[in-house]
Amino acid sequence: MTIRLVLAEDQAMVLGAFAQLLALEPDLDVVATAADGPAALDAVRLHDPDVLVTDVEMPGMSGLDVAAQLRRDGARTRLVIVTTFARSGYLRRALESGVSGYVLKDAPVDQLVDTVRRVHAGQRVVDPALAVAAWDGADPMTDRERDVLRLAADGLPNTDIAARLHLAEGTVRNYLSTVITKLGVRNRIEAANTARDRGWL
Amino acid sequence: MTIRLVLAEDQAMVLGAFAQLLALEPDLDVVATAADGPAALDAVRLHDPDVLVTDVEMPGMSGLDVAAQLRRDGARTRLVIVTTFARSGYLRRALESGVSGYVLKDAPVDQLVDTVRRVHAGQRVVDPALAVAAWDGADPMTDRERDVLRLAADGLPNTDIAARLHLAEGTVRNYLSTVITKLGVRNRIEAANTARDRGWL
DNA sequence: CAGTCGACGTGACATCTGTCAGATCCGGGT
DNA sequence: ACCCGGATCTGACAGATGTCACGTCGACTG
Repeated sequence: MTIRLVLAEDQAMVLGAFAQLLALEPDLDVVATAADGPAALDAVRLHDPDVLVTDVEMPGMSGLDVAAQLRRDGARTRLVIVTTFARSGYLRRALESGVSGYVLKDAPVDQLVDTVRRVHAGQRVVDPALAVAAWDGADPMTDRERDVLRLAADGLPNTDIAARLHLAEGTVRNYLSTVITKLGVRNRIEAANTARDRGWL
Repeated sequence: MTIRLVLAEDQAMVLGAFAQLLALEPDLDVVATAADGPAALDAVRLHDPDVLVTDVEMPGMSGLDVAAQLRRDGARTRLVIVTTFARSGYLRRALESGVSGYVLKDAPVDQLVDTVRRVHAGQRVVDPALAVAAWDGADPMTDRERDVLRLAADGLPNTDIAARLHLAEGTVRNYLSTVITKLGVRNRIEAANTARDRGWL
């Protein structure tokens, strides 16, 4: 019995390479590919595949957003996330969204095929290199603090952040101050950089 | 006559996929693969291939550094750069380093194979999507301005930037002000973001 | 040679940012 | 009912950031 796949990845060349690679396996059938999050959702709804293999970083809608949406839809399709960096924040959010497999692009290609098969068989598969580092660094920020930092990372001045979130300017300054303290850095820029590095944004 | 290739790319899974893909072509022979810049250099020196296909972003030594070094070595191997983003700064530096081919990961897979063949035949091949955007947006920053912005982007306060570059603090502020004006943004954070987006950092 | 232009460098001033010391609200425990 | 901790929110103050007017130097031009 063949495993029916949908593949989502924003870089066309990588998407094509993965698709051809997986299609070479006799028990795998790539029924559709998608170049962004919304297209992946559509493809899954249309084809109802056994497994969706998706990248995290994609324009418009991230792989994690797709996962959360499919969970809300009650789709039976199992999810495998393929991503570039070993960010614990991503893994945590992925697991919370009911993702079954989590593979790094740093891993050898065989591992992708292997993971697809095991996930289809009902197992949960997380790259071991990642599983260890997953919980050592939990995000210390509150939701509000993260909201503020996200806007600050885009370069918005406090006044604009305050307006956008319906806060007083002093409040924004205070949230950023708290974040800076929690992350042990010196200013909003370092805060944004380290939070990004750890997948907390 | 087969074309002998070396392939360099830091993400093992993508490297593997590309390698298998290229190996499927009857006229291409992948003689070695490398996971970083120095390994790519060694592989080229050892195997003396017809073409080196390399990523730009790699740990240790970027694909552009490899290109420059091979040029200094006087190697006969032709270079094809494969990269993620359409950054005009990268292309300019690549062409200055004597690179023969420049392909985007956003392009379809066939284009990679095609480019390798045409480069081997002696042609220069630049992704058309990139060639147009290459010179329209030239980096308006001076070297000194870029130095300052780079440090500011890491989150260093003006005092530290001044100390690092042996400048007065006022000078640092002035450079950043100039950069902010040139890029048409509001503060150092937006400046860093847009400069990064355009490959000027 | 005088004039111009751009890169580089600087200090004074106004604005923005980070810190601090609180206030309010809500849920859990005693 | 009471206290406690944490998340949310705020204004006053000190220090960092951005703007401006300015001076120097080297290269290029008429």
